Amino acid sequence: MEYNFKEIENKWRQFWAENKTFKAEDSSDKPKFYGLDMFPYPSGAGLHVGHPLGYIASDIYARFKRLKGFNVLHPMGYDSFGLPAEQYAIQTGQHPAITTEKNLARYREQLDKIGFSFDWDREVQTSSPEYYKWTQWIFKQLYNSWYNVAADKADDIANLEVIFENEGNNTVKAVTDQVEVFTAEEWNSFSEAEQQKILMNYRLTYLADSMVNWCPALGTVLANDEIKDGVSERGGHLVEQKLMRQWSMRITAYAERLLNGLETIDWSDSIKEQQRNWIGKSVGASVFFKLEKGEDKIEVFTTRPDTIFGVNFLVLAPEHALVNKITTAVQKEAVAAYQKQANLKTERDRQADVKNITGQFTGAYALHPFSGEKVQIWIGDYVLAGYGTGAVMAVPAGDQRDWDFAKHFNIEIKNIFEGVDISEGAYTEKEGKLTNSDFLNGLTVKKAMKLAIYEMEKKGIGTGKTTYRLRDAVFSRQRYWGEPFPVYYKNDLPYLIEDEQLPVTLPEVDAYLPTEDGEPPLARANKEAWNVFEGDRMEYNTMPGWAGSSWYFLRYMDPKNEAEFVSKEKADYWNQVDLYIGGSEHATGHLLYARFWTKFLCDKGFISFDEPFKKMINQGMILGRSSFVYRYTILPVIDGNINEEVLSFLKSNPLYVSFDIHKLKNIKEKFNDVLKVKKKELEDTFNIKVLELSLEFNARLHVDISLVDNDKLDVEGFKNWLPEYANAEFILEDDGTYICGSEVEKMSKSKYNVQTPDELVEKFGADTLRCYEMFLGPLEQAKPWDTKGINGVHNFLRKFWRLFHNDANEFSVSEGEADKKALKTLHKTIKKIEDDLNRFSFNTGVSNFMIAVNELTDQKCNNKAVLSDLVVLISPYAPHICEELWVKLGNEAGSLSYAEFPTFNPDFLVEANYAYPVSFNGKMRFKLELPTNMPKDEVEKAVLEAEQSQKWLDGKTPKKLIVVPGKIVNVVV
RNA sequence: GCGGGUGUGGUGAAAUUGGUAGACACGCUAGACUUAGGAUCUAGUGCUUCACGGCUUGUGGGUUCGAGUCCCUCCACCCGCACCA
Repeated sequence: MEYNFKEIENKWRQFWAENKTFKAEDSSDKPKFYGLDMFPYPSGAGLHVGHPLGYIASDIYARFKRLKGFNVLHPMGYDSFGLPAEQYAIQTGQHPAITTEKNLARYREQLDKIGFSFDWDREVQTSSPEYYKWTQWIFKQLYNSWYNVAADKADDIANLEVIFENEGNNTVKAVTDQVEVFTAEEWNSFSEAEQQKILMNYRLTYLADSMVNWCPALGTVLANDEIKDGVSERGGHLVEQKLMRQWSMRITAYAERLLNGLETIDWSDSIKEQQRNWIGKSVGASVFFKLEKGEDKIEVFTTRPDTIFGVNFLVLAPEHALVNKITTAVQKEAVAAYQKQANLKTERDRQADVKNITGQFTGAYALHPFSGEKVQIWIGDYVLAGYGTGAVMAVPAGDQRDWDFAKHFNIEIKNIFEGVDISEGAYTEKEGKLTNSDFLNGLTVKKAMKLAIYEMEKKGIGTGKTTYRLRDAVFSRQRYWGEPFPVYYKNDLPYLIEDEQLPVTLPEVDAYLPTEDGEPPLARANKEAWNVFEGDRMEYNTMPGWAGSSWYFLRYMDPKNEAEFVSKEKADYWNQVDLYIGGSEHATGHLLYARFWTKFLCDKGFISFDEPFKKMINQGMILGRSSFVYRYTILPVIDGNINEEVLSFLKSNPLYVSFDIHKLKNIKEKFNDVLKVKKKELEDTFNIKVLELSLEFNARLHVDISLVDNDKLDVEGFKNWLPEYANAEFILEDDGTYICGSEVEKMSKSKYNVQTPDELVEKFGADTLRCYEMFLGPLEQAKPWDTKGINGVHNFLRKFWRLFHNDANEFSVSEGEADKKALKTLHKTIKKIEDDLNRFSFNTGVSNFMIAVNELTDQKCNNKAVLSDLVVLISPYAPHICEELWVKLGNEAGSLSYAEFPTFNPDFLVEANYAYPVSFNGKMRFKLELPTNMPKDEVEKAVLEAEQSQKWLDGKTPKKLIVVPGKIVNVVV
């Protein structure tokens, strides 16, 4: 009766599914624990070994929490709307729902094999109408809300309308694009269309003409977080700026709360910092500069209002609205030329070209708001139109870029810092005192800032202001496979579909491409294809991928509710996600949007917490190890003209050179023999005279890692792999093997380095895979996948199994008292495992199991009590084998999942009983580490023993001992 | 440039509050057994030295009786942000 993992795992997998062993109850006397994984997008490639890493960790923790007496919610679902299924649909015409369903089944099969304790009754799929009904409903709530700054929360738009009717908008403090002020009378006289247009400026989701990131290759707009370095994150296609009428989310209303909320959650510093950067808060002042001529004012934003007297010039972005108006006739041509040149540069070029200082004087002057001095107005592309007001006050003394600009164009630099030399560069420290600054003279930066703002506000020339880098998020996509909007248009005005009519399901279309005139695919759907159709037409855009994932953690609490997206009661019970595990690549996408929606839903009273994920751990990426073969072409030196036929023959018959030989420099010399043979072959075949043959390195090619074992290529398998390799010829090592080169890269289908968990589960079992993925190293660290050590982990499970069996392989454990040694091992392990789990150090957990099993094996321990506790301890890591042993130990099947986690008994714990000198109050003492709960007489005995032992450091001997209750013994010398 | 992180044997890595650095595993070496295996068991394995010993946590310094751990300097790599006013 060897450890037959296949039989065991099949048996328990089935049992757990049939008995719904991991079903979560919605109320309980036990404390609750909500452990969540980032749900996957079910791609066609299936799971690779990197996916389950986080799932295994969270599953271990969820199982641990069950054993610790928690009522655990541990669900799983699918983020099933998305681009790949749609692109597959465009290519093949197959409906994305079919592809998705197929992929989903494959994912489920793979997940099931690994033995996760998910409550599958709560599964959600963002692409199912039952689910996206509520995504649409939340969209409606956002549409019907505005951000009330006075109350610092979202409020009903109906309340805003009441205010407008009675007071106009002058008293309203809101986050809005509305700039015009109107009175109650004016409001009431506006037409419906005019009123709606104004309300749109307040809604939390709104329709507006805005500059968007348009990706022609994908045929859709993208949000800022979907773009990296000027190209789309998915596919790397070029993205351009385009003015389009799009739905947006007013996430900027939540900027400050999204920032402050970070203080209350237990996330990694790196993710928090990324979000802080993304939000990009700057505190400072907005200052108005009057023009020398005309009535216009230039508004600038500065974080250093204290340096206001150091202003030597202003710089406007080339696109700034006032540029054309203020430019003098003399400068007109030069300015226009500069604008044109700046316009031609793409965003990318502009960023890459930061070292070149460019700019152009407009000829115009502004007046310094305090001194009234004339200040030159320049334009320069280092000022960005999209940030702040698109204009800066240049203080060369205090800002390096301004300094560089001033030096480059020979503009005078005024020093405003006392005793600081600015001849070699700007002084950017925020220390020291100001000079040449009128009423700010002698003040520190901090004080001067306050006073400057105070004076500006008093004089009405500026005001304290905070700006954010965060932009509102574009919410529409010109795609098919996403949530339809619950929106229709009548006379070109948007209206919402009634709640009772939700969901608006995706209509069938005959093709998934945009229409000929560039409309989204949904524009292809005729009236009958829609399940709901109102007004003149429906909204043709669909929602972006992050819509469904912004609230899915709430749906798991109440997945079947047909009346609400989640009942208040259940949301109150399950509350925040206690532990969220997933990748860090969602830092400025999903994780920000989910926080935004949670805050909104909390504002509206639907839930009572405003941060979704209390603690988060980001598992590191598992990288693949790619293998390569090296292709060489033989090139002839022929007498006379090169024969095309010969050339193409040689090209289609390359040689594949083993890596170790490829590395050699004198490769040609080494293969003279081979080349001689080839030469003869050629001459015979083509009846030509070949003078010489040479080898030329041609390409390094990825080879499927399943054909490579320990860097050795399965040569026959390689020939059969792809047709082009059928007649491959090799140059092998002396021992007749072909060695592949290797490199660590991201796992990807195109690199043929994807390792699926299936084959490992087949070969070693799910329990081994689970332990091994944890054993690999710290969860949060990126690491290359490597199966070298998997045998060691598998052996541990086999040893574990053998602890319960006698030499004849029969199950055999002994009843009765356990001996002290075994108990010591057990309790040491309990303590360590509990500590490991509490600090999410799953890798040391596996190590500690190995130590325990090794020790008990050495002790020949087969005591039932000890082994029972051990089974409970190991079960989160290796649930199948533990369930099997648990039942054999006489327990009810399935009860292991809710057994009691063994309690650590310090009686059996022996700490080190060595000592070392410690300096304390100037006297040399010795510190002796002893068990924490050792009785006093035993302490004295231990100290005596320690005195005589050789373990003292430096040969020093203690003279006096002090017993510190509970913990440490100090010995005075 | 700014921010975050990492640096320990041949390899993956342990070391929870400053206290025997390298646990555990892989790999390697030698041996045992054998139905000859990707099996099992035993011993060894940081570097250096015949040995006693000496050296050792990226570099250099500091604090301390004692530093992988705390402080400062520098170096290397990874991630994020970036003419953000």
